[in-house]
Amino acid sequence: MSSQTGFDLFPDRSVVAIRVNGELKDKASTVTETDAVEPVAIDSPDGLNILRHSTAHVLAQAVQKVDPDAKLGIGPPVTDGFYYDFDVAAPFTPEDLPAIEKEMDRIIRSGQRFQRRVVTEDEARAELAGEPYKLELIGLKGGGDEESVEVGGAELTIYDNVDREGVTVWKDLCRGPHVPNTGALGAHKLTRIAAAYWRGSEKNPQLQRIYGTAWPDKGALKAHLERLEEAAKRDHRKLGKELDLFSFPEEIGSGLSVWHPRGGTIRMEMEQHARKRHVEAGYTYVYTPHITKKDLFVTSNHLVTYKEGMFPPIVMDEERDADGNVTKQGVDYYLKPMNCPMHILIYQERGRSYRDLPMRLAENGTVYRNELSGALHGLTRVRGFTQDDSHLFVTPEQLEEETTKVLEFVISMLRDFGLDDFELELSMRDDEKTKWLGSDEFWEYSTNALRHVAQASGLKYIEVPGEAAFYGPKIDLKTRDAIGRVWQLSTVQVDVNLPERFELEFTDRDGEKKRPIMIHRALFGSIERFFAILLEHYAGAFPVWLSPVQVVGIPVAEVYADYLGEIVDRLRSEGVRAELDVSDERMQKKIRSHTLMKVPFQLIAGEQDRAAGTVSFRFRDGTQDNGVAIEDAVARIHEAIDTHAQV
RNA sequence: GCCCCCGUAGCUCAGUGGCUAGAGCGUCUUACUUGUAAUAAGAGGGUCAAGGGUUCAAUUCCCUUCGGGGGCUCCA
Repeated sequence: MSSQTGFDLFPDRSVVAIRVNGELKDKASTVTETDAVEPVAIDSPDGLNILRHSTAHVLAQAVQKVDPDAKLGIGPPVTDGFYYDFDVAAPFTPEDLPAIEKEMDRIIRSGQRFQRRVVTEDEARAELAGEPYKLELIGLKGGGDEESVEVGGAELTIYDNVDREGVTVWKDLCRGPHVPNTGALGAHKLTRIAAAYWRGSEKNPQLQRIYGTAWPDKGALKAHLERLEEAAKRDHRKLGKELDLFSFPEEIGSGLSVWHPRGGTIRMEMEQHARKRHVEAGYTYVYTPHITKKDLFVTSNHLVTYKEGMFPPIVMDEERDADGNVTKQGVDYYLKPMNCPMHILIYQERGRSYRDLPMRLAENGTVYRNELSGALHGLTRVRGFTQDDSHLFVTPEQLEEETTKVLEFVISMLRDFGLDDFELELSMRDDEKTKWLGSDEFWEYSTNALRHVAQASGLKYIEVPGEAAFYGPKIDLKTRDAIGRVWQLSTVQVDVNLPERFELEFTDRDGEKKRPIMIHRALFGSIERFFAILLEHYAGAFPVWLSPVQVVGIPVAEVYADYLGEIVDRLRSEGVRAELDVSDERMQKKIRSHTLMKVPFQLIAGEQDRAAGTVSFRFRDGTQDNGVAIEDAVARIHEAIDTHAQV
């Protein structure tokens, strides 16, 4: 019986590794006739990871060539690319990258083989004596997810980079697999520099991380870079400024937004639509204050579990004597980081019966969270934001049915906003005993309920053990936007903790007092963040119903302003956001400005249209529809608004 | 919060250890009244983020603070 390698079985160079009995291995591995062997192509998900991880090795080798004192951290593949962490005397600067890139190119051209070698722990320690972080990893063998790239296998392995003369020029502790040689690597580009804590903990030293992107060929790399450019073009922070939608005045503070008239109009339209649908679905709106005495968050336990996310307290009514001794105890007030405790107080305001349930409270509640300054990002990560928050109080029997309704409601609402590519993530508890609150029965029951809901939705869904909140399982809904990015939006969480802490009750039909279950539901999550996502999804060209200005009238010359003005006035009286541009500019200039501001309908009229009793459309994409009868034009505009159409 | 980078007119950006800091767009004024992406001329607009230091002299060099960007961490 002869043994073969992956090279014998798959001579095709685009096969960079093999899968043997389900396990990824180097192409040079030997297999027997009884093994199930599959090729791993460079453009498959596994192949791309191998390509990127191998490119990370080349980066590390290049960095150590340029700076022999650089100590290695880890270098795994990530979405679209890879990174490698280094401990270096001075942080990298952007000027360092060209030299590193050049060295990487040289390494790749030199045609090194990636050669796997099994070592004992003692051998590894001896060989890597100069790499303190690698030594630490050896001690952690079989550890966490990221480290597993280095040492996750059953045995310790080192990958040698061997040049054409057979000389080992570099090596790294690594589980592999790798591409056979640097010739198999495609196109790469180093993208940015950052600091990152060793093994992801703030308590550890900070290493310098270099990120890169890598693809099977130049075309794929180019396409990726173009996608990045497209994403940058529709960055909501840029569009927010260009379209005059919102800003973050320094005087107010970072992470605190103000909404300009145009942005405010879009937001108002979003909120109005959502309100209407909530009311139709049996929710009632409540209003609660922005601050509260300390005790509420003591009872809810947020001052223990969420304290570092809260703004420091406002101390009220404290009095002191001349010596500074407190003579009258003050009261601490906190800005609310969550709405739930206040909604619970509304539930508790009187005794509740099973007849009151399910009780669906909704609020656009503005909350304040003391986010780390470095974590802030445009409207997606802020310190003050408004949750479209709902809390549903249900009996255990109602849980599954109500959760189903909630999920259907969420999906249907998101569709109203033009999103239609969803997937679900069911977060469950894991086997770790102490972490989770509530009985086994509760977890089993509620997790099953959510699972049924997820299955019934027909959407793609995955289950992630260990990701649940400590008080119950949850379903998160993710959506894919127009350029393929995935955002987590809605979340539906089952909670027995707060009902317990606040001793919530309802009287059941048998006269017994029982405890309701709470469902926390955020639909948009944060209105600010959802707005940002929509803004990027549409690249600023909102569907007509959301557009701040829906129609702008542009007379060919001043004398036609009256004729067009009548049409614009009529639209306004019918609730359309229509304006007439009577400024001194040329019509061409007006068309340009309003197109840049992404107004969906430009109505143009001159002598021809006035004489015929018609009007001419011009759209954002430059297309036209001339000589449309006024009645038809008006009907067309209304229809686009009513159907939430994109034009 | 931590590491790196950055902050000049409303916006996008030039520029300088020295004299009055510039451009384009936007704004205002005037003239022109035009059929599908920029009419022309003129005017106004700056404590060069703020505070401190070095210097004969600081927007420029240094420090601190504030703000922004890319990451880490965290998360809606």
